[in-house]
Amino acid sequence: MATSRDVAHRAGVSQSTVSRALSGHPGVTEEIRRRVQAAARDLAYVPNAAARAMRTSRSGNIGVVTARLHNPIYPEMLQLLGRELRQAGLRMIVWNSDETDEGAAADAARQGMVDGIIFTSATQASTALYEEIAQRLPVVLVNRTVEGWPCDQVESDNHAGGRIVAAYFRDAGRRRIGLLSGPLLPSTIRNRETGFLEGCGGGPAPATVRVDAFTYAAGATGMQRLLALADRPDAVFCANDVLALGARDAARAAGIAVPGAVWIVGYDDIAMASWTAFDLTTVRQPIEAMVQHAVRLLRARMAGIAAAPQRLSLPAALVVRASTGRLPPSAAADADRQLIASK
Amino acid sequence: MATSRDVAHRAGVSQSTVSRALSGHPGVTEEIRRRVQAAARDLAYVPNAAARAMRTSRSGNIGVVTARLHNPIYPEMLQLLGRELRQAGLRMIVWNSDETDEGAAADAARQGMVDGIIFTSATQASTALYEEIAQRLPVVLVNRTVEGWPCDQVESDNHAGGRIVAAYFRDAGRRRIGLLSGPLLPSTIRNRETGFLEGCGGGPAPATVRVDAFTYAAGATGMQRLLALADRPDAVFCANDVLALGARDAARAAGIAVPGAVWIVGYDDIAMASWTAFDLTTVRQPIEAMVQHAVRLLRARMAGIAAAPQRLSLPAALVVRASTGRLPPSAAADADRQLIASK
DNA sequence: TGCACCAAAGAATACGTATTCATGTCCGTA
DNA sequence: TACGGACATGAATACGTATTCTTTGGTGCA
Repeated sequence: MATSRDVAHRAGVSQSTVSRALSGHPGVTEEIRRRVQAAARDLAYVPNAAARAMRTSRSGNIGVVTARLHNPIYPEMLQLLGRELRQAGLRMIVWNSDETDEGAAADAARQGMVDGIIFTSATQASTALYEEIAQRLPVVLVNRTVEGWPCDQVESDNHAGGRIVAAYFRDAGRRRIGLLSGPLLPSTIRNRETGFLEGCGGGPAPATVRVDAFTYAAGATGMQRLLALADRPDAVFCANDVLALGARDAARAAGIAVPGAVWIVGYDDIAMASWTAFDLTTVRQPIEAMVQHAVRLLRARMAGIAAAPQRLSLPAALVVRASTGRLPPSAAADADRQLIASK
Repeated sequence: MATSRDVAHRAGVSQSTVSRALSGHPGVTEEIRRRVQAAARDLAYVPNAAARAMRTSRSGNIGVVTARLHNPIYPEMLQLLGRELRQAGLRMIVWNSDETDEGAAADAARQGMVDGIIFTSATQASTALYEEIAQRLPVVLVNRTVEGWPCDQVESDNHAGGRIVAAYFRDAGRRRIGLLSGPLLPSTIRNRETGFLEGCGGGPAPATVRVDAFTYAAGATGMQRLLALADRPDAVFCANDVLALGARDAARAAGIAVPGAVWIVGYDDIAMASWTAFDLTTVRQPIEAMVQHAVRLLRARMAGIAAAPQRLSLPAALVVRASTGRLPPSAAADADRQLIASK
């Protein structure tokens, strides 16, 4: 592998001139620049990343801490993040915090291996990790928020999302409401739930079942518990789509028609939600916009902007499908508005 | 951030001694080592990754080129790769080759930003990229193979997997066989297909429908075409699970019972295949073992082992579920054997 | 006692780049 | 013609580590 010195030699100039010429520095004669570029091309020269990183103390790497890759929304986020970062000339290093390797992110931060970190699945539980990292590097949260972490945070409005579902149920005349949710650690879940409960404010309190994982199997189990209630729900809001799919299948398996006897609504609009086998009514988050904002904020911090931490909350939108049967007019109007707002 | 020189100063030794003491070099007095370690701890010293990379020309980063993150098998592979690499003290940099950024991998290779590269979704189509990278770095393929790339390759035996499905159909007395497949570029698909066709050798040639993408929607479309045939199949092998799920739903939607009127078999055993709504018979690949072998081979290359390129083919196993109805005895025995063999 | 040898630690260096500092040239103006 | 200044380029340096080269001090043997 050729070095900038080799290029310099071939072009008949000094190493510093090569550096200047190739980095578009002003004050380099056009003729010299051409000669250097030609020599660089001939030698297939590419600046060494490690040397450049050492000199500039910038690696061009961004760490992304993710989790729950079995929930398709996270791979989707990862893909969008990868694209967005690459367009900004940055590389993506991925850590999965399901494994016991959260420490790997902190290590990389300490070693200067990354210039910034994006969390997609932050919770209060990893506050130690956050503090460890944030004192050295810019940190941005996307998807979830955590109180008490003074960093930029981008989410969608899960609270409003929950309220929209409650309003949809109410307007459709559903009275026996169920809530199927999971652990409350993620802010997304907490906010969806409080928004939903708040939206149900006028009527009777929803029957709530809390399962211990956000999996298909847990969703099925939870639904069985709801269906066993004396006052069986006629509409169930599930805290995310994976739960909702499990819930729907459990209902069908129990001979309870969906949407005939019970409506089911999920959250996230993962690809599967639109599959004809499920055709699940759900709430869609503007993931792409969230990711774009997150990368934008991170880059601003990396550039040294020292503003107060920002918290962005983007609108979510109800997507009505067959798991809630026909669309009552008022709800239809609502959903349309929401869909348009989310564009 | 403290440097090794700071540690040296605090411990009252030279910088070189610090380096030796912390890297477990022999020939350092126990007392000195202790003093250095104490100083390093006090200063929260961590070696700078860029400097170390420059000095050793080793970055500790491995690039992973993936694709089709909408097919859950790839996130799964990614997760396993991340875990395996981390256990080896390596970081994972991810590129998604669906986007137009294959070049990013080559760039990183040229810049010395990674020590090796793993492809999970290689095809003949990216031969230029491969050649670009392979002349500088060790490359390992996992999941797919490509003729003419002289590098280590780890796959599961897709050919045998296809044969197993054909044998299963034959033993169960299925005679009107369908094959629902997609683009032939990936070796996985080609091998599954040829194995399957070979296995069908005795009987009539399967009706084949080829769709243009490995998506749920394409699977549904393809199934509609198969069902419209004069001689409608009573068993369909789909080249992967996502296609199979689409196919199953299209059949149901058309009022064709699964498995009553038509059997459906997929490939990959993604998480969804075992969901009760689908309960799909499929072929399982030993992904975890494949990933472990891939990382092992890559590390051997990185250590400078100069053996001939190795090609590993691990056994796949039929997993029988409800989409093929009751299990005929002989097939049951086969499946059991296969399942045991894959452990 | 003197000398050769070994172990342990310090001093010096190289990795490849970006940047600061030094040098020389050319041009315009007094 | 002389001089100051702008400008283009070369020389030197720093980044932080791992490693090679030197030095020092101690030990064993003759």
